Amino acid sequence: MLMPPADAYPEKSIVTQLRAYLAQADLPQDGRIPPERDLAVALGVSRTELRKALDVLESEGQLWRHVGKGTFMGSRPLDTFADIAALARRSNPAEVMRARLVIEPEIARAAAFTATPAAISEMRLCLARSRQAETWRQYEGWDARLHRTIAEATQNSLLLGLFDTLNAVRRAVTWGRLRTAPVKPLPSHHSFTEHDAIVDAIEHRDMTGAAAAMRTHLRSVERKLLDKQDARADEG
Amino acid sequence: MLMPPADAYPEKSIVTQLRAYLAQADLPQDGRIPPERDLAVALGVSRTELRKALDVLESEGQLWRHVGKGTFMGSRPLDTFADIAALARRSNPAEVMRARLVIEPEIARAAAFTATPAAISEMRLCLARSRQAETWRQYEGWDARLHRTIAEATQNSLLLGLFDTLNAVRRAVTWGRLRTAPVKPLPSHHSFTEHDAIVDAIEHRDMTGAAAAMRTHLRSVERKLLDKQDARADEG
DNA sequence: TTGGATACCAATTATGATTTGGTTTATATT
DNA sequence: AATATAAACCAAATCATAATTGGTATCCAA
Repeated sequence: MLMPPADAYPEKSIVTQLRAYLAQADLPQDGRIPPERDLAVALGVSRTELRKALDVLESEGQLWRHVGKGTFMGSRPLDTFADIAALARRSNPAEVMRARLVIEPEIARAAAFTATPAAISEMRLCLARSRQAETWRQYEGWDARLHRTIAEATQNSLLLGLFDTLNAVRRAVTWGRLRTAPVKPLPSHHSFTEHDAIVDAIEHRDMTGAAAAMRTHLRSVERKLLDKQDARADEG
Repeated sequence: MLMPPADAYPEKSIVTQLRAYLAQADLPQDGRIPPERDLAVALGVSRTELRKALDVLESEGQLWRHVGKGTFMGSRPLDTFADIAALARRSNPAEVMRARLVIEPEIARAAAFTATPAAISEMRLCLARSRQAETWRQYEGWDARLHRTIAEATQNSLLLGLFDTLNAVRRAVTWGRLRTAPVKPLPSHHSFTEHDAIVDAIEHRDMTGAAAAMRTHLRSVERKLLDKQDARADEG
């Protein structure tokens, strides 16, 4: 059997050339390779031929391309694992509660270290407003804002994002409980003093105390949640 | 008792005037009200006075403001950005490291309570494989799997989801690292013994010890990260 | 028929000007 | 002296526009 002439598989040689280039060139962190137009010039081939070679490498799964973005080595990044709906479907109220107990005390601890006076003022505002709430709906609004203000006080956008994700799942999870509680929070509502303790600790830069107070609060919420007598799905 | 003159409490009258305007004007769907500069002209007051009135309404929780966005009626919507890419764009390596220090020790603590023998076996496997790694890429693979196995061991799908989100952001964030480290992890690599300590504590159901060991490990990784001599951004 | 250059398209990114809430400063005004 | 006003400035966010980039179609030449 005769060997084919050297240029019988021109695309093959270009693929080889391209592989050599990609192995030699040090790519940026995201694995992006030069745009097709530039790369064609650099390799001394037409864009059409280069694209054929890129097609081969893409079919091999060695790179991925997207209009407007560019061409990248490696495998295409999986899109948004943080699908709230999917998470909520797999999860349940007990898990949410346990996750809160894992995450939020540590967020409170971090907040005690980084909280600004302005953030603490906002926390105080939330405390006052939640006490004045005329309906559970209003109360829950100020309660949610308090907890988020604490997360913001960490000054860490990633922690805040994780907190928001946790919160979104919490809202999405079906609690299967009815809102049969009294029409408005009573002054004796356990959360009031517990919230106060959390903010006090943060204000005094007491990291351990803040974490402990938050844990106590969430445990209290958890108890109410599991208590069949008080079927209200309290949000803490 | 005499009535005070009409302008004795100018801020009060402006608040009233503002309330009337907001009640009368039909606001757009998002509840946005005109910019302060325009509204001041429309109401015939100075911007300073208008802002005082807006402060009152804001403290009442009837509106919220944000620089660059505008002023809106109602309560501030909590922007849940579960989008990995968006999170990564706003974050940075330091934030990621701090977030890991907040989250992962508590995950290790929870895992010490819930881990099954099978999960612990898998952790041991990861330890062994990571020691046998011939390249940093291989090592990182087993390292990542170890940390995820610990998160799985909590048997909490929500915690696992949050861990995955954190991990995705970590990978997406630009580290700007230099791969100047040796071609493969040395036997003396600090992570080996630290990983061992974590798994040992989990196996002995030592919750406090697991959290402490994880914290020690991540602090060590953090140190390496900030060390200019060893610019390799170790992944733990 | 094949390959190459060109132009065009839609998705994306980059850029610069503009808007907006927040703050400071100088100047009247009382 | 105290207060209000106007103006300027700042940083965050938005908007509008241009420039990139992978994908596709067209025309021309070999």
